[in-house]
Amino acid sequence: MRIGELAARAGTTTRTLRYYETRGLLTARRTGNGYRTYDEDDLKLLRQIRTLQDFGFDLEETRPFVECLRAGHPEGDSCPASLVVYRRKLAELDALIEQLTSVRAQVGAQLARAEAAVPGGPEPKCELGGHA
Amino acid sequence: MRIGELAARAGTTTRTLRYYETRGLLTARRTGNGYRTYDEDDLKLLRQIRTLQDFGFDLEETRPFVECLRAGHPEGDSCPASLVVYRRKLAELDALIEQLTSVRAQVGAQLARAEAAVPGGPEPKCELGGHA
DNA sequence: GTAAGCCTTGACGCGGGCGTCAAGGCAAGA
DNA sequence: TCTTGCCTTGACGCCCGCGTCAAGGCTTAC
Repeated sequence: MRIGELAARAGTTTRTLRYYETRGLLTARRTGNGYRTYDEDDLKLLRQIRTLQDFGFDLEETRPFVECLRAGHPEGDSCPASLVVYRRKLAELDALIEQLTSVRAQVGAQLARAEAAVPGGPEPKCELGGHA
Repeated sequence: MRIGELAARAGTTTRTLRYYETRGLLTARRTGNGYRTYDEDDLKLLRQIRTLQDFGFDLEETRPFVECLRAGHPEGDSCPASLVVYRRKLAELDALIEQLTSVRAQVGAQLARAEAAVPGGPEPKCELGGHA
């Protein structure tokens, strides 16, 4: 299949596929007239990339998965290098979630404090009877 | 005080302060030779901006706080417009945390599945002088 | 005098993942 | 033949919060 069809089947754009090619992911064969040609394996590979992207992996992080599939493995995460990326991502996610949770608490506290100080502000969902 | 001292006292750079000025936050008086001059109120204002930035607010979102301080209020969040930003940020944080938590679960599941399929994979955290 | 250390404006760079336009080639249908 | 619709490469734009030069002016110390 050609680039337009592949893009459509993967729910992305031709621009994106060409970009991946410049990055060394998703290489393409060429027909006589210079058109890129892809097969079902390329689609699978592309879907692997897109799934990871949706998870927030950046492109470089998808490379081990791509190489794993290229090496003939059944899944992109059938290789140790991919698992390393998974684990690192989990750690990053945990750290980020923790940080955001902390920020959320601080902003929430600021809001509560400020609402208590602004006359028309409190917008009470209940009687916040403090420990005063 | 001049820009270098203000930057140092706020733990930032002169470049950042000039950037804030182009954005309309943190305006400065000028001395005869064209140097920017700031006072303690400017420092307070700048610290307000920095605190919010640390929380992940983007610059535009700090504007209501800045204007609130400029209007003479004791705190940047002493105005309804600031509270609106707080509330919106809380909603964004909640949505983001929820999404990240979902992604974390999915990635964790993928890792577990892949580890079970890869022979040498599980990689138990033994021998690494852990918390055992 | 001159060197050091502050200040000024202007302008380009960066990172990431593309969007979007430009200018043109190839294939197929009416 | 001409139009339509795909394809090609190249290159600039965008977002955001600055970093990092460049080229020069002011002030103070020696």
